[in-house]
Amino acid sequence: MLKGAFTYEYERPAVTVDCVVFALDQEDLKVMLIQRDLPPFQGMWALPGGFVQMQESLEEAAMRELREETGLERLFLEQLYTFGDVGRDPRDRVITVAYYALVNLEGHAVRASSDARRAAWFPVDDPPPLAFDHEKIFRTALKRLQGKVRYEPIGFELLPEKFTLTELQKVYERILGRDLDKRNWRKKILKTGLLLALDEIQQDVSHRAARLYRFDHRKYRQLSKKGFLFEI
Amino acid sequence: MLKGAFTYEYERPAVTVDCVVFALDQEDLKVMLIQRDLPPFQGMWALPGGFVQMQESLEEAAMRELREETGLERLFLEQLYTFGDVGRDPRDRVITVAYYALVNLEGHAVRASSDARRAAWFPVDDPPPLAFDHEKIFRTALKRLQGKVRYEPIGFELLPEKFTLTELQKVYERILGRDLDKRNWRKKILKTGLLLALDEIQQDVSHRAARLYRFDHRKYRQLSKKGFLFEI
DNA sequence: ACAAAAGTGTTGAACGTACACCCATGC
DNA sequence: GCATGGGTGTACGTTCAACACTTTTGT
Repeated sequence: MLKGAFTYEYERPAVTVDCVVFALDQEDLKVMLIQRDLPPFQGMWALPGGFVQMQESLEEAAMRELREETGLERLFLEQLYTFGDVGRDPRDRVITVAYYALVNLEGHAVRASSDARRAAWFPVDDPPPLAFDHEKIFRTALKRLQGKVRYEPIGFELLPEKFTLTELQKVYERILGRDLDKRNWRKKILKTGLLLALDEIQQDVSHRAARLYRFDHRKYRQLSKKGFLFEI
Repeated sequence: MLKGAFTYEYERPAVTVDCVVFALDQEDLKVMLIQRDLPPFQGMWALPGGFVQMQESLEEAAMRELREETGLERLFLEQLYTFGDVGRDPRDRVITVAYYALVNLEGHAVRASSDARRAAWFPVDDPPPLAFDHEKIFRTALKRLQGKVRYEPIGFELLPEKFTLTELQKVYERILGRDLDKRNWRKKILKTGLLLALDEIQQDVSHRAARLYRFDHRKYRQLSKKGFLFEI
C-alpha cells in the first residue's frame, strides 16, 4: 500500500468504469452481475467494473475489467453514460463512466475461474437488488439497448456469426418485448441487403433445418458512410 | 495555492466538463467558443469548461462553467460523451465529460463582462482550429444534434417560446443541412398535435404576418410516457 | 402595383400490416 | 404419419414526395 503517494493542489474524484453486459440464452435477455465480497454492499450484486488506471483509456479500462472479472473478451462495447452525482458512493466522490456490452453466449462461456467465481447471469426483467446506484445504470443501459436496436444493427452481436432468420427474429422480439410478424419481418430484414445467405443449413435439429445467414459488416460500413439508416 | 493538500493511495485523473453550446441566428447554426488566455494552446479557441468540484454533480459543474464563462443560464443541457484518452491534455491525465446545450439567442445575449470577454459565436461549418481534442468533441456534438433532432423535439430549444412555422422549418433545415418541402413539413409537424396555435401573429414584418405557435411541453410529456415517438 | 412571405390539396408511388397454408425433416 | 418449425404472397390502408397558385400586408 502506498499511503499518500500522490498529491494534488485540488482534490480529485475517483474515476471508475462499470459495464452492463447483455446476453441472450434460450429463454431470456440476461445481464451479468458480480457478487461483492467487500464492503460497502458486501454480498450484494453489482455491475462488473473498477478504477481507471492512469495509462489506459476508458474503453481499455472497461475491457480490462471485463476480462479480469468475467473472462469475457472481444465483445461489442459502447459507452453508455457517465454517472457523477455526489454521494453515489458512500466512501468517496466517485465518477463512473458506464459502458454496455453485448455477447453471444455460444462463443463466450463465462469463465468460472479466478475473479469470476461470483459472476452470474440474471434475467433483465427480474434482477436482484443492486449495490450503489447500479440499478439506475442498468435501467439506463436497457433503455439504450431497446432504443438503439431499432436503428443500428446491433442485434447481431448477441448471436453467433452464423444464425437463422428465426433466431434473429427472436433476438428482436426479446429486446423489444413484443412479437413480430414472421413474413413481414423477413421481408424487411432481407430488403436491407445486409444479410448474406450462406450455403449452409442448421445441423442437429429435429425438424426441417433452416438456412444460415451472416451479417455483412463490410456492406453496412459502406452504406452507413453514404447516409444509409438501418431501421427495424 | 494549497500544494500537496490532497493525498491518495492511487493516482487519480483530473475530471473536467466541457460544453458545446449551439444557437441559431439569422444566417447560421453557431457554436460558442472561448479564447484561451493561458498555455497550453494560449490564444486558441476552445470549448467552455473546467474542473468538476467535489461537492457538485457533473451537470451542476457544466451549468456553473457556462454561467461563469459565458453568462448563459437556464438552457437545454444534455450529457454528450466522456472523452478519456491518455494524452489528450499534454499536462496531465484529464477525463472530460462533455455536454451539449441549445439556446435561443433572443433571450440570451452573451454577457460581454468578466470571464465572458473572450467568448464568441462561430458558424458550425467554419469553426477556427480548436485547442486539445475539442474539434473531436465539437464534431461529436454536431452529429448528436443532427441525429437527435429527428426523433426528439429539441429544435424548439433554439427558438423563443412563440414562433412561426417558417421559423421552425428553418431550424430543422439548418440543423439537417437540407431544404424541406413547406407543405409536407407543415402537415407533418401539425399532425403530431404538439404545436399550440396561438391567437397572435408576428409583429413588425413588412409582409403578411404569420401565426405564432408554441410547443406543448405538457402534452409531449404525456405522450412520450405512453410510448409515443416524435419523428421528423 | 409590386414585393415578400403566408398559407393551402391532390395524386401516384412506396411502404407497412394483416393474414394462412404447404413443405421438409426427424422421430 | 405426426409433430415441429421453415418458408412463402397478396390485398388493403397509410404514409411520403412532388408539385403551384392565391392571399395578405407593407411600402
